[in-house]
Amino acid sequence: MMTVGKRLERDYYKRSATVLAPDLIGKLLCRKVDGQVLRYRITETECYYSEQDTACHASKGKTERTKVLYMQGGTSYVYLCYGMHSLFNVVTGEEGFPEAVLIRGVEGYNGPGKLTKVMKIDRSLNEEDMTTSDKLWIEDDGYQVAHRADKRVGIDYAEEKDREILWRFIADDGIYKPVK
DNA sequence: AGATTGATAAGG
DNA sequence: CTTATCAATCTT
Repeated sequence: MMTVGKRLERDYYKRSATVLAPDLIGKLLCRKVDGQVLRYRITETECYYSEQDTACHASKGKTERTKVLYMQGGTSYVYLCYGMHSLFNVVTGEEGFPEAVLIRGVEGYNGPGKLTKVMKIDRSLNEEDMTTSDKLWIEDDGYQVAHRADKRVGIDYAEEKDREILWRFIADDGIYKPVK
């Protein structure tokens, strides 16, 4: 039986992605579709922070695609990767500064492209305000999950200094299996 | 290790 | 317009 929590408010999202990424582990990602609310506990996240982070989409500046990263915290960023996978991010921090948290896994589904498929998240949900949206939001039910940090994956194009940062956070229950 | 897949951004 | 690139996943 999945619990129901309290919706995260603007003040929560206004903090830095470096703080939010580990904190979002254990929170409930909520999606209302066809009148039914799906709730999945977040098990894995990655932090993308500033134009100086060469792994971050905003590292090449503001474009039509990345402008959402500069919006205020609490906004969703959904984009298509490899022509087939919708990836879901939570924009964080203050308006004007690009930072976001990629949701890489939820309980039972590991992989950023899988959770969006099961939760029916696609690019139509880009730029949703998750503090007011009735389609997509995050709740906190007080559940605490121990987690560990690791290097980010899938960012071979980034500079080495950015590939080395421990900006990936994984719940200890470890549903996610690193690719070996 | 290779195929898939299409939006995105940069270049002519 | 053309081309290369990609926060992945699946099958071999």
